[in-house]
Amino acid sequence: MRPELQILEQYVAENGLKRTRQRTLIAAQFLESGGHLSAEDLYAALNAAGHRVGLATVYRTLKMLVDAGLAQVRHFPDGATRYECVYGEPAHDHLICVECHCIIEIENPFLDQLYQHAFAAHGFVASGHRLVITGICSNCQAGAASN
Amino acid sequence: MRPELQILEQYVAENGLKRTRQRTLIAAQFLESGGHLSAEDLYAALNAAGHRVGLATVYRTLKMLVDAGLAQVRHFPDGATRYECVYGEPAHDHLICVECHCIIEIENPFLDQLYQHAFAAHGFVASGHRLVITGICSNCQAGAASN
DNA sequence: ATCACTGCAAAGTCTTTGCAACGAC
DNA sequence: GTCGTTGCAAAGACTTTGCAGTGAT
Repeated sequence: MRPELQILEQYVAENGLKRTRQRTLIAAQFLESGGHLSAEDLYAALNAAGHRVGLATVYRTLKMLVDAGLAQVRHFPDGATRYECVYGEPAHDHLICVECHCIIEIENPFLDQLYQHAFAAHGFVASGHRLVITGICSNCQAGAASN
Repeated sequence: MRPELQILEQYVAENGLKRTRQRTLIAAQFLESGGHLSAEDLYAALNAAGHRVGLATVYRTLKMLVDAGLAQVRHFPDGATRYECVYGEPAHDHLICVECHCIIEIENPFLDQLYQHAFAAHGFVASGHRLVITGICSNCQAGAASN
């Protein structure tokens, strides 16, 4: 079993919650897909797979995953809200292609310097961040050449 | 007159639009406040100042300002949508204090390197970005010490 | 048996749109 | 006078909540 699911079971147990079919399904699907999903996406994926769950339950479960420290909410520049896996993941940022809307994860080697800069310039003690870079992915550059 | 308002007039003229009381009011208030306002904020500010405008008009005008290149939409991590002045502004990023929710603008000296890194690592040609750093501002650090 | 969970539908928020009256040109 | 604009209210997208029935322990 995925270590994330164990964490979830522990969270459920410790909080007097219950281990239900829906929660397991939603969590499994979410983890499986690697995050970057909206509630609607998850709902569609589950129902397409023949698993009947209500949209409200998806929302509720995602919120629970956030509380359990397994997921995080992300508001993307297009205004969409997506959830992302955070368990054991190194902090990372996102490249978003304006052509195909794909999302690429990227590590930011300048983070520490950036945080230090924020402190040096404004006395701001950084604890987290969110970076999205928009542009054209390598695929779409290739595609554009042949269009 | 603010150069931004001239740009707006030019945009309006060039597109067969009309120069109305509401547009001028909304744009003036928006520019005055330096951006970082939600539509609702602007609406409230205008009505508090005794200027009667409809909320829908605020939304419509903000959209127009974006088209005119004077404003940009920002989706902040708390899920709020705010508009920001962009005319003649150097590209900048944001520090957001999790205590007092103040927003500090900051320049990012690592941008070029970051863009180059995105290209080197993923062949991604960056055209823009959005960075928000969360943490505690200097004021709140001081405040926390005395609480 | 208890008490949390689910699904649905209703209610909320935020934003956009339709429409008749209005105002700029 | 024409045609874009406004304000309102209705409609939409997305998310949350109330409630009665269901299911885990």
